[in-house]
Amino acid sequence: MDVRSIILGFLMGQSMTGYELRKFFSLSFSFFSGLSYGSIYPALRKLEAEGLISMALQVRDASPNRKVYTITERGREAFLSSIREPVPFEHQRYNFLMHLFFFAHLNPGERVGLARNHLKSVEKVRESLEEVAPEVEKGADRFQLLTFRFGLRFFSDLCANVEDALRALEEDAAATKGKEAAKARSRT
Amino acid sequence: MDVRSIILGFLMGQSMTGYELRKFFSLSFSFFSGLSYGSIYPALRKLEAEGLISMALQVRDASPNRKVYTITERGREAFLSSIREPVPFEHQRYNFLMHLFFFAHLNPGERVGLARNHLKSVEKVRESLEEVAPEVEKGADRFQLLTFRFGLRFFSDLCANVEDALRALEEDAAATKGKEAAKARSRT
DNA sequence: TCGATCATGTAATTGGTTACATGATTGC
DNA sequence: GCAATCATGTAACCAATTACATGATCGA
Repeated sequence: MDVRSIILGFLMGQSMTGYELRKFFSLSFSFFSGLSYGSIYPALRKLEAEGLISMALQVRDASPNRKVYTITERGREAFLSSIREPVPFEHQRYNFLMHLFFFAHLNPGERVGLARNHLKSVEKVRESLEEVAPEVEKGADRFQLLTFRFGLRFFSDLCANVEDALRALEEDAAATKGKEAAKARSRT
Repeated sequence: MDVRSIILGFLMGQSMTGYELRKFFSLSFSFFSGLSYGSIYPALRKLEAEGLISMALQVRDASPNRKVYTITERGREAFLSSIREPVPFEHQRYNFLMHLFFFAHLNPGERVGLARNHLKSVEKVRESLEEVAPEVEKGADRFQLLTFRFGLRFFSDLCANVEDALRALEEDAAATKGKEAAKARSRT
């Protein structure tokens, strides 16, 4: 699902400006990446040129002008046909796994450090997700709730997975240390 | 971690051709996307130009010539410093969740259909992962094993998550049907 | 007065993918 | 004889991000 369909999806519910779209998106989809203006504004222009959305300029003398976009009938059709498309799983790179794959080239301390660090960053995402939960759930329908809970569980699972990997690396490091200590003792 | 570091990582273990790199990658990282020649070959040229790898042309009269790449000392240093970089979690879009978010616009049957379909495609990935397990684990070191098991668990968790979402959608659909049946009865 | 928020946009860059182009060898 | 595998590469395209550019208003 690309920016275009996401924009159409939000406009199915209500008319909005590009600025508002971005806010909505960052909140609702805070467990994936946000959308930047650099992709939203060009997409809005294109969608308008294609007649899938229409624009109404709101001139205001106090605040900056706004361009309020509304989905058209053709836009609704386009959105519905895009959301009905099958959703194959698209695997994407997970950076930490790439690193882990090559961990043989690091020493035990470095491995544990990187894994711990990564765990923290995953936990941070989960926590921030839990933080915004009340606000997200306020305006959410049944399926948006389902989506959000899916996201929460996804991150809980991921944390547990990283934790276990970290534990394995820690045991490894402890064993190495133990061996070194034994070696040191045998030298005396 | 981009193509460059991945290539360097593989060449840390042994010298290889671009063709072999791709095979190695698709096998080892079959749970993320593969790498295409369109990204490997240009990367190899660039790495060579930068002196991080060196090339030896293997002329063979029977089979096509091969360009065997070997990592240089500078390449080893570059790889080590790249793998030591902290690995923040980068959230990426998960298409099915985007769809689920907008499921209110579909009817119950369509929702269940899409979810079921998606579950199948995730299960297929998990199964194919389990299939290649013996081959992957054969040549794998401790950390590559850890990586692989991480991947397996990631997909098991994901399947369970999708299954639960599907179950919720199915109950929903059943309830809707029930209501409609009741309505139909009340009309007679 | 200073930072946050509102509001819109462009240009350069990134990091790839897909399709195209070529051609020999090996096994069934 | 035909498909799969070995082997290398380019060109066009894609979908986004980052950084830049601008400027007003509002609250502490």
